Amino acid sequence: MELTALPRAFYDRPVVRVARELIGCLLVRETIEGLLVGRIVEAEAYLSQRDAACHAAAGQTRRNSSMFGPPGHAYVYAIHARYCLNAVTEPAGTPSAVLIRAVEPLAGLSGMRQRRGREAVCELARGPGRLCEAFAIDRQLDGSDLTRGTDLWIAQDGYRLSRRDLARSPRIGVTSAHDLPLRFFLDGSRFVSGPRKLHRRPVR
DNA sequence: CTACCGATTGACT
DNA sequence: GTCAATCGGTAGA
Repeated sequence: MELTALPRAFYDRPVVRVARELIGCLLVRETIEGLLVGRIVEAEAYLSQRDAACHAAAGQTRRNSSMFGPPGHAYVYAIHARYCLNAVTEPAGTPSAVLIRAVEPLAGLSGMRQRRGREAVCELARGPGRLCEAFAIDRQLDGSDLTRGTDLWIAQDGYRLSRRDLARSPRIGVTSAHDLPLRFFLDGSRFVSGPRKLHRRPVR
């Protein structure tokens, strides 16, 4: 498995493009008990200050300051007593990010099972909060550099998904800007979050 | 300091 | 399908 971290240039591009291309990439986490690896099957774009659903829309605070920094760093925030992982995109000063919503677990499943208290592979990293619990991600990793290939990073292996397998829908859970189709996911994947009807491409 | 609130989850009808 | 627990972040007194 090729696990070289994606370069800064990958993240230094329009956030929607990065979100789309992150589907199929590998999320990698170094822990004491070994490497955790999962294939990203669902992600959402948050578009800077013109997007009401983006945490940066109301301006910079201590919580969201990572999003205002350079691309290729993690933005980890707490919500409802969970954590969620984002990859910061676009040049510094453009506070946009991609929320990693779900991965298909590939390696390090025993540690994930232990932290999640669940056996079923589907239940380990389906949803942004579950994913962070399985991968031992918390606010300590906020702002960490995803391009160094230590602690936490994203890699691209030989896997290529066909255009037909990449689906797009409105974002899940947001209370504003419901209409924007900024959620990308692997069509039909069992490892995607949300109700079952959102596991497939919406009919058009 | 108090008073909300949410890019969630899991338990339950 | 519905619903409430959860708690850090934020704003405001």
